[in-house]
Amino acid sequence: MADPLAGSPPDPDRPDREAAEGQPGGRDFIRSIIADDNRSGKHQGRVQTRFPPEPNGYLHIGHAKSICLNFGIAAENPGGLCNLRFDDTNPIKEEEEFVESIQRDVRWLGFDWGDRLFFASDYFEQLYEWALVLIRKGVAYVCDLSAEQIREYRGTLTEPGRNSPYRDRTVDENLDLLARMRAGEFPDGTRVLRAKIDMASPNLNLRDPVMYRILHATHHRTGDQWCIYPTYDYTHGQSDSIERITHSICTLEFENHRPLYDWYLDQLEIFHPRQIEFARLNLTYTVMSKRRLLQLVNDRHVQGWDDPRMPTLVGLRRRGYTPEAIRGFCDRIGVAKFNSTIDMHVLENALRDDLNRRAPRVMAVLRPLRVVLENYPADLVEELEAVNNPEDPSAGTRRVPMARELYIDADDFREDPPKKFHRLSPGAEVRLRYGYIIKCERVVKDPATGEVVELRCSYDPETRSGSQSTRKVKGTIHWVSAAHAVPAEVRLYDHLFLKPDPDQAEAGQTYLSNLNPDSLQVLTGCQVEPSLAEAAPESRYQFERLGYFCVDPDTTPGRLVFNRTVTLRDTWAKIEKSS
RNA sequence: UGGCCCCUAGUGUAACGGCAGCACGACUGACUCUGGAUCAGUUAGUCUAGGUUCGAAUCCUAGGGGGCCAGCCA
Repeated sequence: MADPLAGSPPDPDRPDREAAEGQPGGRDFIRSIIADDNRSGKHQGRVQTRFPPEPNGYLHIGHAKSICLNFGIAAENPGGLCNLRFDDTNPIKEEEEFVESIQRDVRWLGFDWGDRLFFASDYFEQLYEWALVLIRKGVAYVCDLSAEQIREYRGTLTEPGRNSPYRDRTVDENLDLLARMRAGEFPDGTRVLRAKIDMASPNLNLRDPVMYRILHATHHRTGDQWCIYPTYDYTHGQSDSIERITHSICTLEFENHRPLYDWYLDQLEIFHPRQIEFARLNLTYTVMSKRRLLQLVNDRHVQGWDDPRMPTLVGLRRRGYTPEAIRGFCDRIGVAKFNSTIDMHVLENALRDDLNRRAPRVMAVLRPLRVVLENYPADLVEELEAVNNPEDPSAGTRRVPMARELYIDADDFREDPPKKFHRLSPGAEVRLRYGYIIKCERVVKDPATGEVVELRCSYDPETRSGSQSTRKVKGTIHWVSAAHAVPAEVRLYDHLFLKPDPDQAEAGQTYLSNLNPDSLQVLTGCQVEPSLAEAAPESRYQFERLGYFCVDPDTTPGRLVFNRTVTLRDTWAKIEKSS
């Protein structure tokens, strides 16, 4: 079966709210700034953004917010462009694997950077030339202080720093030393190149920040060509400048660095992008920092970067999330400078919205309970017509086989039903979805354990779906034919953490103490309708009344494995819980 | 005990000195062969105190609360 919900590019006709609201500023403060710049002709109407990840880990839902913002803004503006640039200035942490996974993930999300794939490492030579310029201007110097000494000289948040004894070296001496640093004459950590700004600045980033450090490490792209590497702070602003980025959008923690980026750009007298900071995404019941995600993977709290419980894009993808749902979520949460935390249910509802419209419906029984229809002919098999998607008539119908022996979900039977329970119980009636009304006549129990093992029921032949029958019953349940159903494994997921804020841990404990021990529940012996036998990995379905499920890549020809992506909204669960 | 930034219904987010709005949630009800979806309705807010102004969520001052910064990480 073909994947009915493969990722597709963003709909170019997607109405952007700017038009919808008739607002000149539009939608969020960043778009307002850009609209203002367009009106004033600041960049002759040119809009160019960039998404600048470091290739040292997998992308997560927080990155998706940034990707949707940067690529989204480019798409909304005539001629707008968004570059993909890897900020690969630290060879020790970066790997080709991540360069590839990041590109896969951005593409999967539905965005395209055309021929504008860039690497900060492509600018190493230019950055070096600019370092020479700054030395010649007398605003950069080689410093022989150790890392520890530099820290001491930097001062503290409340006390000014002290000038390095190497601060007043001559231009020639600095030029010579930097050349020799580059030539590999000095061991790691023995010297750095620093900007000469202000050791008393209240902004610590301006206290003679390091521009280059000696690192005899092999870079994933430049190999052993360099043994000195520019710091991120010395690289980022100029990389944006080289790419003629008009609006350099980044997260709040870089706000304090903006004066430094401005300083480099002004000293160098090169194109000056405007940096705008926004609040990064926080989500309840999960963690988002690369450090923690890495720890969850390395310490085997999850099964890998693509574990369906992870907030990584590969994890969400394997869980069954669609690119459209993630984009819809990013649209919905807005962009601001307030440090907020979004409820996980907002993400889940964005998913339900998308899947509801598009996911084909099927029937599947997670915890099978055998039902025998005593008055149904033993050799009869009927083909019942079932609607594939009530939200989308063009999805058509399919045939579902029905016979004397069925499975229903154990949850749909209660021997001693609570009030308002509209499902099966001794003597009660329900409708089988697309089939007949049945009545529970008798309960068969295991004499040893007392466990209910089978229901003996009767069916009313006059009540077949589509017939003239006017009989109504309160409940409709899903089912499969025992003889035709296909066995499957189903993996149920819950929040990775027990608390909305996993950092809210007991004294002496870390966020790891809040890990949810039941975040994964594996159900074997599930029974799904036969149309699912050939379902392809990643294809997504609604199991009626249960939720959305997708085929896990662990699926092999003889073994179907589904992930529960998200449950349906469950009003009954709410009623039962509150009483 | 320094500097920068932030604070609007439960959660997010608009309102650019002029009617505090939207989304999601929650709660009602309608409809329903998915206790789904859909539809209708209800709920609830400008951190505090001063000031400027005809008029303040918006500007100013002070206070409160929160975030970031002392990597040769990004």
